[in-house]
Amino acid sequence: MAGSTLKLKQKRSQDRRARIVAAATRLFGRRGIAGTSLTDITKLAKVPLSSFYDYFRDKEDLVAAVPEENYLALYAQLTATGDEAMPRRQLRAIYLGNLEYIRANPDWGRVFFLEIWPSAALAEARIRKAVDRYALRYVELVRRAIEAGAYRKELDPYLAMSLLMGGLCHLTAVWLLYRRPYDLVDRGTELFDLVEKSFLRPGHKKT
Amino acid sequence: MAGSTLKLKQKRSQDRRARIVAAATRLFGRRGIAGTSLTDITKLAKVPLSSFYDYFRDKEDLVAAVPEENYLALYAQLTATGDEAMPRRQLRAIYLGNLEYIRANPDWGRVFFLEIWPSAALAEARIRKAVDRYALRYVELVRRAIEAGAYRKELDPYLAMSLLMGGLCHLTAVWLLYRRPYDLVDRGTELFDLVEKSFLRPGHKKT
Amino acid sequence: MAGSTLKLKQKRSQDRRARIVAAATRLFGRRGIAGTSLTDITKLAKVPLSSFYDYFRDKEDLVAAVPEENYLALYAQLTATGDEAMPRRQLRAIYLGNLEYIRANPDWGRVFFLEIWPSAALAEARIRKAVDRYALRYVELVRRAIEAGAYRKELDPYLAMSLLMGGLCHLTAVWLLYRRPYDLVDRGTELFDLVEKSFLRPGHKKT
Amino acid sequence: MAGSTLKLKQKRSQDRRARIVAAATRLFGRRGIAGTSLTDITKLAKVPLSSFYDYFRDKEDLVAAVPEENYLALYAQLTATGDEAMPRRQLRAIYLGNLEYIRANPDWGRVFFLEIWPSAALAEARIRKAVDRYALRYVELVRRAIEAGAYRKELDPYLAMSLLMGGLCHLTAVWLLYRRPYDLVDRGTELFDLVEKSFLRPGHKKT
DNA sequence: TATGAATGAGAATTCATTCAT
DNA sequence: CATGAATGAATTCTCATTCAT
Repeated sequence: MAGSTLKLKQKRSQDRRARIVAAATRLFGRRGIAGTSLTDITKLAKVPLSSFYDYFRDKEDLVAAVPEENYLALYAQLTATGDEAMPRRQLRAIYLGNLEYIRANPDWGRVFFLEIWPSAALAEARIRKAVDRYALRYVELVRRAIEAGAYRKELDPYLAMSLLMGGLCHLTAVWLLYRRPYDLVDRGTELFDLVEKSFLRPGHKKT
Repeated sequence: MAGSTLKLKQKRSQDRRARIVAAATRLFGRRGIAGTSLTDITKLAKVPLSSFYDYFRDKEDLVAAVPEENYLALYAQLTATGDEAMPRRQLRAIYLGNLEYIRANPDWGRVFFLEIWPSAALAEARIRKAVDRYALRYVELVRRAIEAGAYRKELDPYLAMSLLMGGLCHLTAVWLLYRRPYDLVDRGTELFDLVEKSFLRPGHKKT
Repeated sequence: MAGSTLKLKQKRSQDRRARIVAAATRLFGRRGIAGTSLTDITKLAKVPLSSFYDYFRDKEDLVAAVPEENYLALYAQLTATGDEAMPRRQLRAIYLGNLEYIRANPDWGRVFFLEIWPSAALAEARIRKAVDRYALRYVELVRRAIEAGAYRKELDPYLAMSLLMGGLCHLTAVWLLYRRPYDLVDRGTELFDLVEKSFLRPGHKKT
Repeated sequence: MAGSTLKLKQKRSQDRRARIVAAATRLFGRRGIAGTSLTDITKLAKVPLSSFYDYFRDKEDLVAAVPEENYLALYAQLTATGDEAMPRRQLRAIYLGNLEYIRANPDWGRVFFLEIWPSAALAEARIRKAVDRYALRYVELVRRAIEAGAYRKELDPYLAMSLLMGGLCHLTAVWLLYRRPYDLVDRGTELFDLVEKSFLRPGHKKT
């Protein structure tokens, strides 16, 4: 979408592009970005190698497209969720929604948590933007929960976000590296409930 | 140390080996492991490429050596710290000690938090061992703090560790990616104190 | 043919592949297989080194292709020859046919008698198969000549084959190493007639 | 005193040199000459790599030394054998002696029949000399057997030698490549007796 | 347009040989 | 004199990208 070279009018083209992104998502997660060749990707996607350049400017363009596409899908899943008036509940909902998305798309989890988020790739403006935008949703919701009196006034929303995202990251990495020894969403729920304790205003009634 | 090819008695050799590790640490963090060639590393270390193989079996051997060397240094720094009798204080000490080490060696921070910890490299036994050993120290201290009555009985030590390590990871990553917008140790102290609230037994007296 | 990587439809490709095999045949014979680099081969074949991999999986694939291609050509030349009913005449025909092929393709002679047949390469299944298949033709013909009453009953066909092949090998090696001091086919004819004396049933009428 | 020290040193040197030749003989036969590194050889010989150059000018020098040393040993074994007056018996004796030497030193058999004799190495003057000298013994004995009236007058001694040497080569190669499926000397005796039939003057009384 | 074919620029690794101590 | 250490030159192989049809 964002960085693609051509406007794709035809269905077949859309389809091929999507197949390339899907193949890349899977292979990047398994072998790493640098360890995956375009030959491998296009072979898996059943698209001729040279046709790759009809859909992406270069490999870097594809690398950026992978998180973009997946964030789009994640957002699509999350938008339904939530209730403007209850930031605390909404925060919980998107947190668990995120975990659900990863559980359903472990390939994407691999790419994101094991490759894109930590790697040098994040230094690239285009990818950082997508990630930041997502993180800011957490910051915003925490801020609103403070305003709503649910979370303590002194709570630093950025610090809270770091804890939430960091926990999510660590949990997912362990889940992937140790071959899914627990249910990601259950464990994530526990983690959220645990860390949220430290956000709550003393004396605030529990959920 | 562990996997190196030769016994290095002479000073010059020790020095060259160390220079290679230092160069690798810096470049791995900036361009990623797969994105860094031995040519680049040996050029930066001012050692002829072919001499690389006098010190390391192959690239993989070097990749494993980088965390090993740094963990050794980190441990050396931490051992002084701490007091057997006070697990809660000890936990805080090694957490902050870790942050101090990263602040002093941001290159290592880059490699570890942006490359080794999340990447597929972790799948390799030799590296995983070093990492697991470190994480288990946290688990153990949390467990002891529970036994000592400082932390709540229902607290899951692994979950606690995930929160601590995840927070550390996220904080460091942001610190590195946004070019150190805050003092890492100060911010880490805040984070530790925040998350620890959720570990404490209700009614336990604060430090 | 057998192990090649790509289906080569186009003339240019066929041509390049053939040029590589020809160059390899020549250089293997002169410098030995291990002593010949792909750089040398592709330089002689006037094909960029990296294009080599469009035609062969790796060097080993080429090493196996050289005897395969030449056996194919040799077989093509021999099939015309011979008469089912007269094994003795047929044996002589393929023996001399082989010598003729070598005289016409001394490069192949070099590779085969100086490199492939004796070398460790023969240990490789794919090459051994081609060689064995050829040797068995001799064994079979000798056996049929025994049945037909031309050769002595006690003659061991394998021993006979060893003598024939060994003589062929030695004659060719000397011919090549001493820069062709005699006509290979004439000399081979003498050798065949000489050794065959010891195969003949006493009292059997000469050809 | 001084003299004995020198002798000791000379002994040690002799020993080391011999160990290098032995190691080379073994490794050349197994991995080929080009496939064997000096590192491997000196490691097996338990001699420091750089000391190699105290005994040999370079790798090529070693390659030439291997057949030289082995021919020396083979000659030493054969000289005892034989009887000047009976060339036919003597030919048989050195032929079988050669086979016995190979059976006892299969490593040398490997090097010679699978590497040196056929390879480009033979093109080198120094090696060729050793080989030629040996082959000429056969030619000479055949000639004498003709003169003595044992072999037919028209027999070409060079052709006879080619048959003998070629058979020896083929038999040995098969013996080595197929992991010694028969007793080499027994089989060689059969081969000699078979081929010699064609040398004998018709009507000459058998041994 | 779509694509099979082609390739330059590296990558990791090996090794015979030299040299300083 | 012996040798541990060092290294330049070469080798096989990979891959993102381009181009001719």
